[in-house]
Amino acid sequence: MAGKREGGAPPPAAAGDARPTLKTIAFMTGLGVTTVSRALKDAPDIGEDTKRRVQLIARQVGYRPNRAGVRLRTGKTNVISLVLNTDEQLMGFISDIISGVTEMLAPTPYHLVLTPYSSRSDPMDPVRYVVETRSADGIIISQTRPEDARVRYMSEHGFPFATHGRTETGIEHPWHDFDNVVFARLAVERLIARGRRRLALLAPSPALTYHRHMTAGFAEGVVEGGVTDIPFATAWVDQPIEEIRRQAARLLARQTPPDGIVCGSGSAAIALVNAIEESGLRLGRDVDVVTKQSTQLVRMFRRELLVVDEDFRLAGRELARAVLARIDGQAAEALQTLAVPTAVVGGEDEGAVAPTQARAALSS
Amino acid sequence: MAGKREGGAPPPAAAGDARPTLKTIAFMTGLGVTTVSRALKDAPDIGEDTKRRVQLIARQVGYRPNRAGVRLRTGKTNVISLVLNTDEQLMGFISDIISGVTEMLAPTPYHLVLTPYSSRSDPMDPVRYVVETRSADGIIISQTRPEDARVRYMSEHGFPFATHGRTETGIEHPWHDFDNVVFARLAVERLIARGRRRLALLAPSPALTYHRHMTAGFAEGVVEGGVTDIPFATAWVDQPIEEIRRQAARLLARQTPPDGIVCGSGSAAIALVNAIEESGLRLGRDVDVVTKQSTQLVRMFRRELLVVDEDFRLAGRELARAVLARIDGQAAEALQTLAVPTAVVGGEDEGAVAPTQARAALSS
DNA sequence: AAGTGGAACTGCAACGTTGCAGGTTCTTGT
DNA sequence: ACAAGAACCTGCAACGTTGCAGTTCCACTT
Repeated sequence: MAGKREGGAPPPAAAGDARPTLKTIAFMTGLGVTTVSRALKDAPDIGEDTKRRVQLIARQVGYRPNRAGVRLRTGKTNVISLVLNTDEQLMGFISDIISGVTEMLAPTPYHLVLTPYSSRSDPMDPVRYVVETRSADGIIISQTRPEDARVRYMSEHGFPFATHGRTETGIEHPWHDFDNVVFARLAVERLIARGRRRLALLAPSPALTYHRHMTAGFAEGVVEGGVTDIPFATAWVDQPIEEIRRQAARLLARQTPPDGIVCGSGSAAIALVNAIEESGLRLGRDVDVVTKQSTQLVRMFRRELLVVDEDFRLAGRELARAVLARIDGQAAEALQTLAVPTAVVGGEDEGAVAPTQARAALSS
Repeated sequence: MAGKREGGAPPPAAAGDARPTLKTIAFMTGLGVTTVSRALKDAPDIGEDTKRRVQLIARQVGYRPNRAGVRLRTGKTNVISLVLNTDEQLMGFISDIISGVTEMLAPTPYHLVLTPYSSRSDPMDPVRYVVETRSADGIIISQTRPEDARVRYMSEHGFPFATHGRTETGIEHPWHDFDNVVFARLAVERLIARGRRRLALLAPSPALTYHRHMTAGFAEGVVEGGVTDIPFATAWVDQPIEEIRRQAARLLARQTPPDGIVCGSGSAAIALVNAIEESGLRLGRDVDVVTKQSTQLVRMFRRELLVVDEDFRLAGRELARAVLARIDGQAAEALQTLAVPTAVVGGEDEGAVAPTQARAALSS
């Protein structure tokens, strides 16, 4: 078994600083390059002690497979691409997702590549680029639309991906989403419980899937509670903060302004409150606002704000988990998770425990 | 004169969906692979019309060099690694830097890879990993320390990098920094102009280089203005927000509390204001706070806050520009930029124009 | 003694690219 | 007419890895 053998090749470079390759280990062990390769991946046709010997030496010399070599040979990139719009920054939003994703990727050989696009260009471009050049093994996208062309494209090309937000394409794909129907219902119920009767909703852009969820939940709550829906369809949470402030000011100057507002994002809520106070109204007395928050800072802004926590870090983790599983060949249907909010924090039950989110698996 | 020549190789794969390589173009043009390669990089020993012909076809078929091939052959990765600490998120901080970096990289062939580390592990690990495995052409790091081991390491290994923040290693390296000396001086001057006489500073952790800058600027201002320095060395802006609030509450409960505070970060300022208001004091009447802000949201939080804008997006752009130039072989000394704040916004000159930052080149 | 079968190991080729060291024409000078 | 040189183009080899198709050797069967 494995007698020492002087290979024909000369010692691969001096002991220098060149990092070890399979060839180096092959030379050190007196084995062939192929054997070393197979021994390192624990192939069944390599002797047990040979494997141990090779693995020991590999560890000793700090061998790490050359990514370019693997990639060229196998096509496997060990890269996840996070595609995101970099010109609108929804506060800590992006960084939390990134944290979650990297946390999940840390113990794997995967790297995270950021693939940005600007609103001025086609959101499809970065996706097409990654798929065409096969520069990643999987993609994560956000800001999904009901008929999302990117989802269709990746799906048709059999490219693994996960989305932050659902679609209505009819395509089964991995996603993670926050339950905005429940959020809006909880928010409306809480406002009603606090005696509010004229409610408005500051929703996301109608182009995005979750616009529908939030407006549906809001509408349900309003109907069941028998209160008035004050239309506020001129502003969306993804608009510039100044614009939101202007629109909110106009809303509050109407003859019948709302006395309760449901708001889809923390930063929008800050603009909202600014407008409220400039209109001479007082938050918590004249108007209540329920908003989503992804950081405790929103609540620090005004103690009177009623908040529902959305955990983007969790989203990042779930999305990473989903793409990896998808790359691994798991069924898309099993990779869909929904974060369901359970309570509104602030207001009367101030003493109550701050609840966080539950995680539920759905089969769409 | 490029006569048509039927090469020995068979048509490389069917017309299928395989993406074109040099071989594909070589077959189409009837040229050799080497010629095509050289023609695409505009080498001098290739005929003008051949070059045009090759480039035309390459564009037609949407040729893109295979990154793994190039990387394996040349060692060039076309990757910039952004090394960051992912468990403390200073608001939009990170995402703004990322936006700036990606903006700068967009027109280049470079990809951005995020290389995270947690506070629990050695900050040196990710840097060592990237350098050892040569998985990027350049590195960007932040949170520099006076004697930064990472800077020393990369410098010794001749690895291109740029840092967000300076060091006191004596090593000439590319950096971008915000002038915290000037910031603190401006802040103190403004507080004095508003009649404040007992000033405190909420600075960054003493481990970081810019702690020295900020405390130095603060001290200068205090001495020149002949006012009192109220020591507040128990809290740093990079502590958890709740901890800052606690420490600030204690500060304000002292026999001689400050009537003016200079704060090194927007989110810390929010905690500060919370503590101020809970102590029964009023911002702008009993105490003034000057803080850095990287997003307009801080100012929306309390109109009474006095702010100095710090543009992290600019920082991202500068850092990217610096690493790229460094990779390109430019001297480190020429790649050092300082963003100097020019004014404090808010308070009496409310009507004045909000100034942004100037960019100055320094030779350390 | 010849044949079979399995365990353990091997070299070759290829992924796409580029540096290198030639080639092959054609033009120019003598 | 012929050497020298310019202008263009080319194979080959190698970067590090792995799939494939062997090869070697030994134990065991017939």
